[in-house]
Amino acid sequence: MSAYRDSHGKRLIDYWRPSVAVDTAVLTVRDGRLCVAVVEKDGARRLPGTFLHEGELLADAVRRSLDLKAGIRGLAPRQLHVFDAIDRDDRGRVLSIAHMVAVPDAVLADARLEPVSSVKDLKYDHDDILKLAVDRLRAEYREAPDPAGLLPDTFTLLDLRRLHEAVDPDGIPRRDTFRRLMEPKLAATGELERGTVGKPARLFRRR
Amino acid sequence: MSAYRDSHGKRLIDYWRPSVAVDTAVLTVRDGRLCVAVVEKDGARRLPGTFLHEGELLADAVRRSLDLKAGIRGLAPRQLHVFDAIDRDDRGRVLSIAHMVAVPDAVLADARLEPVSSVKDLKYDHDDILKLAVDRLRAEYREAPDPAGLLPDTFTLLDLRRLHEAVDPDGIPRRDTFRRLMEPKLAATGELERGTVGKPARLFRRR
DNA sequence: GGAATAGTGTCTCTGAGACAGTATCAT
DNA sequence: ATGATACTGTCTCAGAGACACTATTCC
Repeated sequence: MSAYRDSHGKRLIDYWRPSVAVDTAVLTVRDGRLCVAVVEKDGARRLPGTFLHEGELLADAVRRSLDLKAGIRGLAPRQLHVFDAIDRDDRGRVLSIAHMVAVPDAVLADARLEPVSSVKDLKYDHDDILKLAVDRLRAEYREAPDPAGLLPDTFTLLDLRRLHEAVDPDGIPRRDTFRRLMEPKLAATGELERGTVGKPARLFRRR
Repeated sequence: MSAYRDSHGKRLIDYWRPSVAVDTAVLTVRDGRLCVAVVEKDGARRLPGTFLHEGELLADAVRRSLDLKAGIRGLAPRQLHVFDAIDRDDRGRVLSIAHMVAVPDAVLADARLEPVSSVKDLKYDHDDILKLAVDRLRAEYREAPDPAGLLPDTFTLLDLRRLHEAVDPDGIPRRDTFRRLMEPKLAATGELERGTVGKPARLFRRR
């Protein structure tokens, strides 16, 4: 069963082993709505995922699956939870190590996106993974301005506010309170937005 | 490699599979100090753990390992993180799904306990698991009175304060502030502590 | 009464929230 | 000038923290 033996030929790891998959909720904001990348396979909708290969790190497996299935690259996926229900996969015992990552809209040009507010009936326990991912992203956006870097290099406070509103429509303070919370956590560029009506807004950068 | 085949004999899951272990930081407070249960095996100190068996849930594997190695029962372990470094175990590729659980001191009568402030040089990456577990426990104790239920059924506010101080010596407010934060989250029993010097303290219960 | 511990009235400080004002642009 | 949008001065309110005072027991 195991390939590992010590110098006397004694088996060191002689245990049953489960298949291990990584499944990832890839989140973005498009048209003011929080969306998730969904793949269709054998008539069922699910999150992109793959099985862990030999000699591969979990984060690398996640990147491989996303590159393969959606042409996405250069991400920093984060672990959420291990789903281990005995019958979660009808092909046998499969542990799913759920991950999440958030990326700018443009990166997902070719992917199939669905608004998280209306996604349901994903295969396996992928609805649960999505819920964990959204909760985590919202918690992060409550703490800091655009922690996932979804905005371009420079942006106005209105841009930032609209983004945060898309991530979590509730639980966002008023315009002035929002600015007072976020501005100390941003870097001012000293430049102004141009070509807009009204007083031009200052441009900020992440720190 | 795989035992799973469909009705036509086609292999459904034909992947390399890693060994999967669960390792658990069992925390408690003894003599006013936060401690962790440590086991010694082949001359190395480590957290209690085991390999996942066929048809077994992760939480059940955790309970089995603790029952076996320390006689501990009836716990509700929680997942922390999957450690997946390629060379973390010199016997081969082993994923470790780190867990934590906190239990009353008395339950660990037979276990070997070490204060977390001085524990180091545990085998594998168990120092990292312990750090995650302690951070998690401290975060929980900042939010609620004795969330892990380490105190007996009824207790005074001083008992509670001493416990929270043991879990996290820093970041604990003054006596009166502590009470104002905790009292709304407790249930009053209407009874008083007896046989102590000074004004008798009210007894509370968790909710 | 005195020592020891429990409990509280109240002041201050800080920060979130809300409102209404002022500032600066395009047209 | 006018309308539109960005920005801010300031009031209020709530909660954390600190201090000093009162309360109740044992000796």
